[in-house]
Amino acid sequence: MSFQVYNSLTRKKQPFEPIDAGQVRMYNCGPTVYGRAHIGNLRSFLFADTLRRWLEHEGLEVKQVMNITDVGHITADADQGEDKLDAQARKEGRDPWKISEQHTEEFLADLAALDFLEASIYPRATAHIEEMLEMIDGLLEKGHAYRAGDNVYFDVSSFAEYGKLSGNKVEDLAAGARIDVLEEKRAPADFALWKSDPAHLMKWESHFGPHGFPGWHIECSAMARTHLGDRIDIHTGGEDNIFPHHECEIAQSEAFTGEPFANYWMHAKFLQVDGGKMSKSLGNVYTLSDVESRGFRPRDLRFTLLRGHYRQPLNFTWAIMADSARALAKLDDLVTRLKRIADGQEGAAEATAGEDLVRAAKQAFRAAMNDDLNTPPAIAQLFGLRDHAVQECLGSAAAALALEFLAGVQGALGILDMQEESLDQETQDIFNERIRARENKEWARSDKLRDELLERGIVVEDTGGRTVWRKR
RNA sequence: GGCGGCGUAGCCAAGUGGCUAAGGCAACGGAUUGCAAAUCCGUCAUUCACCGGUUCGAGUCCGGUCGCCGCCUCCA
Repeated sequence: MSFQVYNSLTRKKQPFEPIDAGQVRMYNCGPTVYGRAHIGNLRSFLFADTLRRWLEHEGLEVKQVMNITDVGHITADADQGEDKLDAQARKEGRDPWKISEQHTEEFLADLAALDFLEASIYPRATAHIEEMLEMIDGLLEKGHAYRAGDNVYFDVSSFAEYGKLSGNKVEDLAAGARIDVLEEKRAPADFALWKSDPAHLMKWESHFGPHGFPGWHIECSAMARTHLGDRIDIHTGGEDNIFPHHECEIAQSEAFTGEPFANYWMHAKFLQVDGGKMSKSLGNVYTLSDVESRGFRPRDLRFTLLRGHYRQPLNFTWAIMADSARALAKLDDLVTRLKRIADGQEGAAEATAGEDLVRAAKQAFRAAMNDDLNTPPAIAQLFGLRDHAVQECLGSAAAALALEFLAGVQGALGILDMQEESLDQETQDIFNERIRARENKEWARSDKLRDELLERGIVVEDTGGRTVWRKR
């Protein structure tokens, strides 16, 4: 059973085989830090996190690089282009370095709140200016780039494979260009490697001039090469990155090294909100803060985003978030039940009863994940397992096996709550007191204690002859 | 205009030529319960946007129509 991934480059699913056996070099296109990440950004990064988790689940060692673009993307075509960071800095009247620093911290905090595994490194574009210049010089030497004053452009005509990722043809691009072509460019499709502008806020002195800054695409090529080498296994991003960003990265990197850049390109589809696109004018560009202020946990968002396949458009609504929270409660219940069964408190009499059911669920889960990270049917297996637990089909040994399986699921998806929870002594005393009150049928007193516990965030349930508690 | 994706029950979402179309939520009926909450049992798509075609057989392949989404130098 091998891991099949959909490769945007070949437009089909193929078995994943790393360049070096047992090791994966993965580059995730990260955020441009001029504002707070929204749930659409988070979907794309969650896909990268899931991919990394699954590769590790399958026993591979992953070096994961997620870049932080902290210098603006200026579009290639001069003054009509907008540098997001530069623009934001002017708008706020603040230092762009401060802005990027603030949003970088915010971004990493969002990832942590959502239980993302920490990447091996989060390189900053501004810390790789030298490496970018090195590549630009190399491209000039090899005739893949040319200077126009203090600017440097990549010569698309020098790279025959330009368009192999996106399927675009250079001729069609020229015809569809929305922005007037700069005189100094030799061809409309050529893109900037290095630009110069005295008015720019973030700029670097180089042999191209005193007021330079990098083009949009070169930072990823340089950072990937610096941290992962000339050839990498996987490069990810949102579907919008396919063109021009990734197409240009391929051109730069492969023209520079003369070798294939990334073997697998994987892209996440855009998240939709209320059946349509997210847009500022509709006011539906939500962030993790919005999610939390509506009373949802980061975990609810994580689950919602994993309920759809990463390559399908996913529709986000607040109703679905509520739906997810309820579904997660069922999975929490599964964990609790399995623990009780494993302890012999309930379940089938024979310890090994249902082991085959657990093994089948585990295998189906793995098969789904191995099919290009098909998380929806993988998650469905958990509910199937829950049915078996509820119907008392599982014995203590089977439950222990199931818990082991769920630990693996947690490693891969990060949506479960496996924590061993306990009450502090005071709360435990109130809880015990309530049980005594109920035994004595002191209903008023019992209800008062129940309210007290609720204030402490503990929900009490009198179920099936025993009283149990859970958080929230 | 060029290129690509999608349209499955009230909502979300699997399924990519072949047994009775996964799973979740909601809804409805019942059980249980001091109350409450939770839980449990059951019901819930003769049909896959629409129209044609290929095939012994199609949600799955082909053509057309309608709708939504994305890219074509801001975007995850």
